[in-house]
Amino acid sequence: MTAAYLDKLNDRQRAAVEYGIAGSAAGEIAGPLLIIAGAGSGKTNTLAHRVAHLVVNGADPGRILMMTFSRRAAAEMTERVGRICGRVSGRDATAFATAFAWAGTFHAIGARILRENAAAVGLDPNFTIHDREDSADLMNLIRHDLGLAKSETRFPTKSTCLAIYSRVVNSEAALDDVVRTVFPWVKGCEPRLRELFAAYVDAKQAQNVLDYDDLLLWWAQTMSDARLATEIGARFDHILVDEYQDTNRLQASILTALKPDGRGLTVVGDDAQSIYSFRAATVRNILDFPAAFQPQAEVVTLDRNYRSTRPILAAANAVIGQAKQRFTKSLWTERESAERPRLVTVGDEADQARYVASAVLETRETGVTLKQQAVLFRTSHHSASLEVELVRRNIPFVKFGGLKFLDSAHVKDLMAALRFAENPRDQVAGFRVLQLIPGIGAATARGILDAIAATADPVAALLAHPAPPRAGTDWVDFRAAIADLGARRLDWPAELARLRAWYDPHLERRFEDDVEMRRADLLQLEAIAAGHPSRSRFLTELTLDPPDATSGQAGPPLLDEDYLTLSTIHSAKGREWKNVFVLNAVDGCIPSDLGTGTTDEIEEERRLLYVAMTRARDSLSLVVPQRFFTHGQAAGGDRHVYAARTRFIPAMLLTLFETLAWPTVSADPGAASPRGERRIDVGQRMRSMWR
DNA sequence: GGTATCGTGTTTTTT
DNA sequence: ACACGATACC
Repeated sequence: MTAAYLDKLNDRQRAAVEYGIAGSAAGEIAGPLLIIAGAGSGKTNTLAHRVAHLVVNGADPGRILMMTFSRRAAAEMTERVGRICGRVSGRDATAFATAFAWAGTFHAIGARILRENAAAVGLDPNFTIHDREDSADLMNLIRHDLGLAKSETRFPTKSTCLAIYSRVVNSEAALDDVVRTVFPWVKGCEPRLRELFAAYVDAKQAQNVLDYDDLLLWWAQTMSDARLATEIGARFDHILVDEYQDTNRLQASILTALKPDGRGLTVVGDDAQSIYSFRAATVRNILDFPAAFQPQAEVVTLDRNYRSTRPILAAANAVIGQAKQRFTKSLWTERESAERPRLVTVGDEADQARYVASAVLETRETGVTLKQQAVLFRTSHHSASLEVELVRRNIPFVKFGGLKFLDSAHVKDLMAALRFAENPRDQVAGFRVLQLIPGIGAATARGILDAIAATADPVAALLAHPAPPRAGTDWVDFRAAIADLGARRLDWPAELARLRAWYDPHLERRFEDDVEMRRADLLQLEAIAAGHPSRSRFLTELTLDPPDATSGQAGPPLLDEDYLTLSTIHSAKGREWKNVFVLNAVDGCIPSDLGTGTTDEIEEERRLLYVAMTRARDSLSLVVPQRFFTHGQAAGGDRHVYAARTRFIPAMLLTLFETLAWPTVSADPGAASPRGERRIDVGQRMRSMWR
């Protein structure tokens, strides 16, 4: 007897779903399972079915842990699991969303486990979490304390320091090795870096803050205590990890500590899509997984692609086929099509933007909505000209990756104030907030922070602190706000409203030009806050899961509104669209000219192009601009460089593509060149000013 | 010690 | 183009 929901799966998928469940004695937990799943092979679907199948066979959803590296993948997984469980059980999918209490990124799960076990590891459970920029700021404060910021010493910048620190932590490697292999240009700084990192760790502990890496590091350390490890591991009967090729050594350590014998462990991944080695992700995790357990893990390979047409897959396979080493075999499909992927040559980035906008609209005319189309690019700023063009043509879009809502100065100000209220020992937050007050600069701010840090009750110390001579009534207002929040006189979302009222005059002073837009942003922040149960949860969830899409319109697009997706290739992983454009398929962009130092880096860039190409279902266009206007010159400047087609598509692969130039050259040699085309109708604008 | 201004270096992708 | 550091002046 088989369950109907399994019938739609192919044999391999079904083997993965049923492994260790069908026919096993009740309550018996299966040994470890590795699913090698190529792009578009139904990976997440298979994982979701496995979870549903576990639940149908008696597993407790509250004792299933689902983790991934990225937030996007986590959201996707939770949503799919809920839907399939709903369908299988005939109940409402939303009921399952709450039943699966343990699903999210490694970092989010880590934060939760650490908050619950804080006392046992000597952590204050009210710790706040620093995002990348906060961490860099703290690193910078310490760099100054240690006198490393003097220019004659030529010490790496704060973000480089943080990157090195992070790399050491995540790869579980020695500082010297990391510097030698990943940051060779800072050679010689190791002793001072070591000193800096030691002070950085001290500062974090004194201030009761954790950075992103700490969420994993403290968790891993917690698991080194045998009793705690057993206790935490025993909370979960099953642990499933998606995008396993993106995990790093530290995450693998956590996993094996949770389930030393691998029983109940399922991991899914594809080494051909490993694109996070800059985050210390290592393909070795997935390759070494089977042999890490005794008995070894079962391995199931999914290589049938259900997403792309045969010509698209042929081109993608050819690109990845040029890789130096490859572990999974080529994907195959039964989706026939006569349409080869396009390789479109355009004049420059402006032409590229115009071509994509036109092609998107043309495709839309054939019945493919904007939502079924996407534009992918290597780095966030590659889409700048396109964004301008889309706004000009009134095409709604949502951009993933790149600058976020939370990165804008006014939002950071208010968030810093809130974080300071939550954790007055957080010096990065305090430093920022205090300097908002006119008359308080870096030196005064540090003085105040140092003074209150030394006391048992920092809030009381702050309230009792003598007013800085030049701060005037602004100091009184600030103290009143802190007093209100410190005493917890207000309910949760009202606390943010209180701070916003305090901040408003500072907002007006700081951003005279565009106060209204920014004020609207803060109102939106307050709306988001209302959706979170408490101040602490809001702060944690927002740093670990910030709203990551910035929309082309003022507000977030309505759910039923049609919009085009713009995304970095990294953020596009795991997603698919009918029609996909890849911008700047040019050497220097893909591969990025910053990522061509070592063979490994080039190989990762190749996989990146492979990931981009395999997002497409029916139609794929790679755009190759011939000229780039160099940055750092006045608008309209003419300095430019000529670019060559990406090295990942050498001449011998061209037969797999349809090559064309845009705009199509007119037969009439006297016709206007594309650069002579009228871009804006000034006359029309002049006329319309008066009617 | 705070603030305005000038000069210089500048690595992308995400939690 | 921009952020950050250094310098000059209040």
